[in-house]
Amino acid sequence: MPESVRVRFAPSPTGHLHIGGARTAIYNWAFARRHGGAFVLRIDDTDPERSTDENVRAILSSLRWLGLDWDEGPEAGGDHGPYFQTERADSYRDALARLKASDAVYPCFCAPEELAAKREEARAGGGFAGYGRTCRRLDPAVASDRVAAGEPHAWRLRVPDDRGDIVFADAVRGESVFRAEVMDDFVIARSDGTPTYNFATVVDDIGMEITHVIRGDDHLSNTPRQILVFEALDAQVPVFAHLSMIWGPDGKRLSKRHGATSVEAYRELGYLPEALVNYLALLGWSLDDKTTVIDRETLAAAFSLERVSKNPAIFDAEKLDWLNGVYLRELPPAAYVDRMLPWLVDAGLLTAEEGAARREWLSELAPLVAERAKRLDEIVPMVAFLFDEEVTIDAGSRSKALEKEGVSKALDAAASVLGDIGEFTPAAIEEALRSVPEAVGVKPKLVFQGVRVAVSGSTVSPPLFESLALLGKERSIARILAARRTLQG
RNA sequence: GGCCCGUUGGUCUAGCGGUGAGGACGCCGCCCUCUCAAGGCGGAAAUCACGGGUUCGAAUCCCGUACGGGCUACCA
Repeated sequence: MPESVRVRFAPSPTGHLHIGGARTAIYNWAFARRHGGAFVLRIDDTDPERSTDENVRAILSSLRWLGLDWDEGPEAGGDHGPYFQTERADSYRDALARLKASDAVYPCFCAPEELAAKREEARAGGGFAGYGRTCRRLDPAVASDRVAAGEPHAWRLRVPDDRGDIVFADAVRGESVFRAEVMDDFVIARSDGTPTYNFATVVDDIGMEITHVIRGDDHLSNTPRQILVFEALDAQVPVFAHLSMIWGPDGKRLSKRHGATSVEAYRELGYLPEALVNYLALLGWSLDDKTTVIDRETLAAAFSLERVSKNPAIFDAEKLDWLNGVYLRELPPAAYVDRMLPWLVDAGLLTAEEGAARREWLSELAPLVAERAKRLDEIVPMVAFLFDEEVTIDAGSRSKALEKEGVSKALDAAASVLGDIGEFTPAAIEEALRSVPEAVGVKPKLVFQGVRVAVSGSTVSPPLFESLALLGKERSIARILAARRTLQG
């Protein structure tokens, strides 16, 4: 049996969790779950300028919200810590020492500005613009003297002369080949002693015993370099799987210009985490030829890298909306109330205490809006009339539904029949109101729309009879009469 | 410039040598109906980027071209 699967998600806390990062996390999580392996969370916080604790907290919170539980990492612990790169300096130092001992690296004294100039020149001339290996040709004794003398130097990996092309089987893209001659001796440790990304990542992946590296394909070109580091460190090279990018509607890399890009932003827009996970999972992966609604459990049971597509995907907010609606409609009333209540409270429709006290009433309201709202934020305007003291009727609705022949009569009659009802249930209300059209000689639609506008303030509302029942007998009748009073005749 | 990657309806995708190129979102129409939704039914929408091969047969295999993208740092 193969060793157990270990994957990692390694965000850099230079911002909140991005949609693209979230998808990478989802795939890693699903892959680990599918194989009964470990999902490790590591924080790549080596950029002190841009990394913040606030961002770390936000990322953890977004991952939790998405339901992506990690087995090892911040706040979870584990045998392979620490899980912050800034706390792993010792292991980078040890790894570098080993490479020095095995002569796999050499010091480079070239000035960065000088190298940049040469690079420009080479590029303009049209050719290989990598490091010219100047310091590799230095006499080892001379080089170590200069190091001993304290001359500033970086450490470069000595690409073995006999290393042929670097070939690896990417789990989503298939066999990938990088020519040996374009591999320059890249820097693994800066002159200030800190490790570069390509070095730190590999040392961590070795230390954390990562078996599969699933990440964005912006790292594809880094892979051969990293493979050389694995080899220099005499470690087992993991399986790589590179995911294509997520684009905005214009085919450009998804960015602020396209609107919401962070998981947090989608949460605030009224999306359900299960819908976002489902949508993102489908953006580059498919279960089969027809399934689009896939819950987290199914994903965890069926995810496979073989079915990840190679081409970049454009983020389609409309499909996300639709999926969100699907999940919203699937919620049982009690769960729906849990999701909806914070939005109602935020909108000032009621307090959290009132919400708790009126759970039963809210559970009756839930199914009425459940099939109408695609996002949680859409619920607020839909139900506000049930909470407001009185309704304001806009001019359009007024002229469309109230200022019509016979409506004043219909409202009088409606108020009257509703007043006669004993138990104010939807069924009783329906029975009463259905008698009105014939009684006053007005078309049913006109009667119902008149009552709807009188009570809700709009020609569009949740189902009428249920709405009236939720509003209550007194308030329903009061609103009908109030509207009636504004009409002639 | 160099290296690498990608290309199936507007969008996400299925397809892995022989299909009427399947599904989903969106769009249009009809039905249901107290409005709006939801739901049901039906429809329009793909010269499978283009050009060459290989093959009896190619969206599927090979080679070019075009377009798009990534990397090319002592950033991650």
